[in-house]
Amino acid sequence: MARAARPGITDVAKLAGVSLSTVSRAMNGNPTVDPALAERVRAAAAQLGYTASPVARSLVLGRTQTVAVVIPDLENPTFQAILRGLSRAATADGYHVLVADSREDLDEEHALARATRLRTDGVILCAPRMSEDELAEMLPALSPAVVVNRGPQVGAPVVGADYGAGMRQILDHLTALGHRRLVYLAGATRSVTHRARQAAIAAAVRDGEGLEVEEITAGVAFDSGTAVADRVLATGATAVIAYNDLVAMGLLSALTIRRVDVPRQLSITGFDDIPFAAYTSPPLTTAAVPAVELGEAAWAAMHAQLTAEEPTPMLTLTPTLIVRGSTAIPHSD
Amino acid sequence: MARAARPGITDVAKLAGVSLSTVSRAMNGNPTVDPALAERVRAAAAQLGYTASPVARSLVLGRTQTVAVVIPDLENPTFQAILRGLSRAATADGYHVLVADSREDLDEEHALARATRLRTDGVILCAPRMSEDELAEMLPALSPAVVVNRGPQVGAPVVGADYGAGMRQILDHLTALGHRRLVYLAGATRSVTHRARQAAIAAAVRDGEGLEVEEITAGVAFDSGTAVADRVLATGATAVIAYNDLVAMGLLSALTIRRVDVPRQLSITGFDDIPFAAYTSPPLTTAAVPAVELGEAAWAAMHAQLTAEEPTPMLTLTPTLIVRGSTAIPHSD
DNA sequence: CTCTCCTCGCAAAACGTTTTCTCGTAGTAT
DNA sequence: ATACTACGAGAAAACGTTTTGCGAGGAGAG
Repeated sequence: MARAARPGITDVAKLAGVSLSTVSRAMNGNPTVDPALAERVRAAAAQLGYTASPVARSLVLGRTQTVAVVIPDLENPTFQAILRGLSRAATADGYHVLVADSREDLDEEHALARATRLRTDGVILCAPRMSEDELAEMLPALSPAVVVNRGPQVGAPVVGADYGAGMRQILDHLTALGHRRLVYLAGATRSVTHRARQAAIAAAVRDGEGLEVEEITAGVAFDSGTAVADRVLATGATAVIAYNDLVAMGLLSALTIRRVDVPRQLSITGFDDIPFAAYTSPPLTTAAVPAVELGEAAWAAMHAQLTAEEPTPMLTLTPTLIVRGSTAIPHSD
Repeated sequence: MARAARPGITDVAKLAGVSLSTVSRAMNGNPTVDPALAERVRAAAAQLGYTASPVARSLVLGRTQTVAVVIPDLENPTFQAILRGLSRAATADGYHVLVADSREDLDEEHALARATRLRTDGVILCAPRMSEDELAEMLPALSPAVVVNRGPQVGAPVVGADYGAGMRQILDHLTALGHRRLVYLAGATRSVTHRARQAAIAAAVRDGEGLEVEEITAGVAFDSGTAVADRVLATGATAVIAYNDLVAMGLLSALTIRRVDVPRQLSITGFDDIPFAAYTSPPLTTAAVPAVELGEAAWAAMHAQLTAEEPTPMLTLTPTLIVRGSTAIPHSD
């Protein structure tokens, strides 16, 4: 029978000929331990291949060095980028990341947030689908928490992108080109990011002379874009603002099949600047949401709470307009 | 001073008027406890909002209900898909997933695997970059572990895609179309998946009459494809087999700029069938690697080990050829 | 009426650490 | 030489559960 059990702190203590308290102190760099002794302990630990059990450590310390990220859909490129930025930033600070995919299910989102919080030091809610009220009610139990891409919240720092500003840039770009009749392909109509876009459009219509924007409810996925192609064409608009790049790409694909010339007959803009937005033909003009930076900022906000620094109340990153080939001066029939 | 502390098992015991052992038994569905009493305990727990501390539970039970996934690059669509399939399958079985991005760094990969294993019940190594020897040496310490997309291993079940079979399908497709002079754009030249492709090519060249395949080392990213465009054209080949979809898309993009007609002048194939492979123009002919299923299979293999079922020694999924618009009969000058 | 089995309470050990408290010893100052 | 200080290290408590052993009480069966 070989001893398969992982060595414990007592084994190290025995080998080094000291008490187990001393081992703990030595391993944690406690300065009250004699350097020579500490070295002897470390040598013994190394010889045994000892590493303190994180679980036992977590129990007594009350912290797990782990945070949870709850995401509505792991398939969404934006969430993937947020997760990537978050994960790498957290790892750099010596933290681990628990990822939970709620699959757009509200109950699941609730359950996952609660469940993961119990085994972590905090949870980052990524664009939570739950209502404002539910969120406000749940937040205290989750604290410390960080909310990404939602409106201002009480009880948790919020980091997000300014979708209104992004939309304004798109509108400015389009109107500067000379477009007056636009279509807005709405996506998640209950989301805050949709309302921000809508408000920006409303403001532009109010201020701009002769600007018309027709709203068509599409969806958030590629297929949503292909599905509304004919309706879009029927409007006679010269440019269409898609809810996001996926929808824009879907629309673009459907229009290519219909032999509609983009951008000469119709300009199209996306939103997000997902990895492949640059590689469509024509490449997509879009408002780039700094998703990776969003993830990093979310981690920074969480880290600040965990280390009891002054909390970041709210941080908003501004998307940048990226003009590519899918927009141009409107055609003059 | 409000009591902010989470209720403990003793609080529930006190409220329900039973001993703390009974609470534990009741909460864990131990059949030796009277159903009525169990219900009373559960009611008390619900009233207090009690949930057993997973950390304390993990310590005594010796399991965390969590597994770790170590991934070389969270930006890679294939790994994202594997993570997604894995995460959802694990969640369905009541497990949590710790994700670690090694950023293609070998030392980091080692460190992360070891570190995450300590706080989880097992680790899934996703296409580990470390050498065969290092892997074999590390695996015992990680057990239970699952390896994804590597050659057969001792000490851990392996799930993976049959890249050789995928390559054979591509070659068959291309030769059936009439192509004889091909270029293979090699990617990660040290990887097992590369060698599998190479072997399939070598076999085809040996068997096929008049088949020539020139190998050019490119890379694994979009830019690698754009970079070798001129060299590819200089070969005079009629079809090019890219290492993966990313490289194929990069090449396609560069060729479009050079006004090379794909597929009429040059056929291109990818590998993986990443989400956007269907949306390039022309859409990409590729060998679809069932990445989500790979993730699910990896979880199944892990779950089997955790529940002491008969372990899955090795599972190989076969890619399916997806013929789209980027391949055609070679042009006859 | 007694025997037995079932249910439950109680107490305590165990999981593997960190941390507080306490004590012994060595060094320093008088 | 003695007393006081300071420092290093050991013993024990604590973290919040699960689990085991044992005993008590009640109910049902013979």
